[in-house]
Amino acid sequence: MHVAENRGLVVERERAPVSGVVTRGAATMLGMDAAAAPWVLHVDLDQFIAAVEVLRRPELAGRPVIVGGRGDPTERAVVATASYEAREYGATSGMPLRLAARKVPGAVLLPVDAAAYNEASDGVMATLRRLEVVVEVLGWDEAFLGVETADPEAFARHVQAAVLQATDLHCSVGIGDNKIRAKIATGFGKPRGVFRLTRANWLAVMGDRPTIDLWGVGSKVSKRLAALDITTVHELAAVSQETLVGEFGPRMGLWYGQLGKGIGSTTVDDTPWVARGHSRETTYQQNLTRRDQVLEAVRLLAEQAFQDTVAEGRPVTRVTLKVRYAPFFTQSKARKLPAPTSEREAVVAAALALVERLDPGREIRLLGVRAEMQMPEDGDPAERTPIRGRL
DNA sequence: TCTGGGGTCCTAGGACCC
DNA sequence: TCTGGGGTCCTAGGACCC
Repeated sequence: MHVAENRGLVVERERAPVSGVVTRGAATMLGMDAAAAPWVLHVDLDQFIAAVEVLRRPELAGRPVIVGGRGDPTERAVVATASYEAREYGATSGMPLRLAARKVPGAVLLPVDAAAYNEASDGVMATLRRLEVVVEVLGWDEAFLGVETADPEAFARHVQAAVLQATDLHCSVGIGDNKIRAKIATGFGKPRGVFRLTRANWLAVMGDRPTIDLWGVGSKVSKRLAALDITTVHELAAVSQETLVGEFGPRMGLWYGQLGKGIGSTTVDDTPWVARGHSRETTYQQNLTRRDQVLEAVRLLAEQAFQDTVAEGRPVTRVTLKVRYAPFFTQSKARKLPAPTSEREAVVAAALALVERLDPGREIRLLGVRAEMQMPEDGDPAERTPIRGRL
């Protein structure tokens, strides 16, 4: 596989070589001496969404701020971010807004304002790029940096100061010898701190922790691991590859084994990200019960999803209809289009056709339509785009 | 307590072909 | 009549992340 030249920075190859990576050294900001070595830094803004809200309403500083949905705790919605003050009372991301509002006395509830966070995020990422390091954006409030320095802690402090000066936002920085360790290190640095996690201290820091603390291990996988008598990171690191492959398959089994040892990619790649698709989904405040309601809702979502693909200028190849029945049971139905199309009506028709596969007897609380687009590499393997997400 | 919205990637199994 | 083994494509669904 070919990755665009002059795009990545390989820090170290601990065991398995990273597949087909072309590298260059990143510009060095600090510690520019003979001992300079490559590092991965993970930058994560502290309580990003709440912090952005407080910036434009300084009177909210120090108050328990909860951002989610339309800011109305009587609606079906969840918490996007709770400020540290609100977290003291037990409010966390992903919690139903209604519950969070009940837990936190005097909570300030605010609606999600995506445009504001996008703008703040752009400011942060622009600041990071001005440091002349390789910047791989992970989301609104996160990025990996590839940097060569003799003193990664000093560089991390330098990053924090630059971001604070340019945006008034605080961040934490994880330092690692690969992405996995840098990412997990950040959690130990929060808030406003710096933490280093490498092969040298991996097991000392993570060994006794539960596997769910690993990035990429969630509740289901941690339970399946527990059924194999694997509960800690140390135990995961020690278990045989065959055991994991037998349980999780050739790719995931290998992946979880490496994760236990803290082994991961060392390539920071700033190639612009190419979306695979776009989806629109809505949770209805009242469940849908009638077929005409469902058809109208799917049409609207399909048109929105299609519109999102138009901006990319790539034809739609596949349409997926997602449905959440009450009570809380999710299904998806997919259909590959006979040929890639940029016709709005073809995409809408494909989505509407999938409605026929739904269970007509059940109430629907959520519908979503996803439109997948033709990838550049579909025509030319040499133009293959690096995949974002897995480390 | 009662669970949003936007994504990505992986696996199992069926259909079909040779 | 009943049947192998391998490959590819497709759909459904699972799992995870921010």
